[in-house]
Amino acid sequence: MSKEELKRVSDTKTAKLVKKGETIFGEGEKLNGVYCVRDGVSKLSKLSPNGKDQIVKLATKGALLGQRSVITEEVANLSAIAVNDMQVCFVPKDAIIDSLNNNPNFAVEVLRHIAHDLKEADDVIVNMSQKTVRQRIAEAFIYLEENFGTDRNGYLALTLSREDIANVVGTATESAIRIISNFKKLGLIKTNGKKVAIADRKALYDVVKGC
Amino acid sequence: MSKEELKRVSDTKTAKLVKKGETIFGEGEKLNGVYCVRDGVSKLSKLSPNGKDQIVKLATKGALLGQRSVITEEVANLSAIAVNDMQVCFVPKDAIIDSLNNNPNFAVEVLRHIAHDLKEADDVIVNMSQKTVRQRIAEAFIYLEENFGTDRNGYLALTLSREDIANVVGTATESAIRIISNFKKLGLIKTNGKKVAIADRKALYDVVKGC
DNA sequence: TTAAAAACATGATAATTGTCAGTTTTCCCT
DNA sequence: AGGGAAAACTGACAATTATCATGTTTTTAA
Repeated sequence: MSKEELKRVSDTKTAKLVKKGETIFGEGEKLNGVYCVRDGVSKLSKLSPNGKDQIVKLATKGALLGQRSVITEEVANLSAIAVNDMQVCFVPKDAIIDSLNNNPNFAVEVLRHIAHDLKEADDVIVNMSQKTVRQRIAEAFIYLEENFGTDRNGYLALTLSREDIANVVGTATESAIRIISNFKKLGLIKTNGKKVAIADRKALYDVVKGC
Repeated sequence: MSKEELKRVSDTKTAKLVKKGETIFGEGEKLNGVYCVRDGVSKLSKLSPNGKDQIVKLATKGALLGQRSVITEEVANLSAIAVNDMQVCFVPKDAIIDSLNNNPNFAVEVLRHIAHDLKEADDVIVNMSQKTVRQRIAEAFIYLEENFGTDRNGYLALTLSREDIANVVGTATESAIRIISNFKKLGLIKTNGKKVAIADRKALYDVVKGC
């Protein structure tokens, strides 16, 4: 099965609706397939021993959830939870494993994809350890705009709770709130309820760079 | 070419000596092959915009350096620098690409390997963002013991400079030194020059867990 | 619609970590 | 072996971030 075939297979499946806040799979769960995101956004997070969730990445349309665990035949390392209403479809493990073993193109495509994910993860490690919370929050807004876009009024298309933002950048919710308020006060962003719009992109970049 | 064949090919190559401190390849460099570690340890690091190096991982015997970049045909994302004297051999890019395209087993083996690296990277992200510097340093010593072992006197077989330890856990060198001194004072470790031995494993685990 | 729950917000304070400015020790090199 | 450089160390202080306490607003669900 090639990637295209896999896509075709998944396209024939009726997508399942996953409501905001629902868990697709949990950390430590044995997966018997991969979930393909048709619509909506999922957070992939891990509970750290101190009881806080760290969001490792956000997955959107086209992403495959649980792919890594199925490949290594391990239990899920992360939880996948819907950030908003989602449509996902399920591709059973056997179909994946079969394709991997029988279709070199498929294996190489998946390999390239995972290799790219690994690069991104390495970059996140550097960001997490070398940037301040303030820099990371500024970067998070830029990331959200670049990857999920904005609505017609300029607000980030993906609205995260303050707690989720804190869990993305790895800080306390209160700290995130304070910094967001401060960005607003400085005119770097504007807010409408929990919706956020970037108001001064250049100044926000300066924060990321530590100016 | 199967993994075994690749191993055979690389075995026929005369390993090149890389001295402690020498660079195998630098961030941003175009790689025309992969370096296989025969002996010694390499640090894989990335310079963050603030001018500090973050060590993303340590690679030892059997590891392939630059593998990820060759697969995605991108420029190197990390620098590889010898932590002690090393022996490495070089496998040209073409051999890798050929095998990937023609031998499904090889592609799947590499895929599994990279998938495992990705899991580890995700775990590092969680550690970096949710643990204190103190916890991370305690964890680093345990990691070093588990992965590189000890000499006959119980000292960690891999000796890192204080600066390298700081760069592994993502903190200032002075902070690392202070915490290491404190561990010594509390009897969690003993030191002999820059060599470190774990003296109270249980207490060190308690530090990691935040007790 | 309204009560309860969750999310947001802010202040006060403590804890952690970074920075700067030195001194001492160790390591190398010729 | 001796001189110079790098690494290790220490103190004082500043900056960042976490924690706790509490009040307000928004969301959710019966």
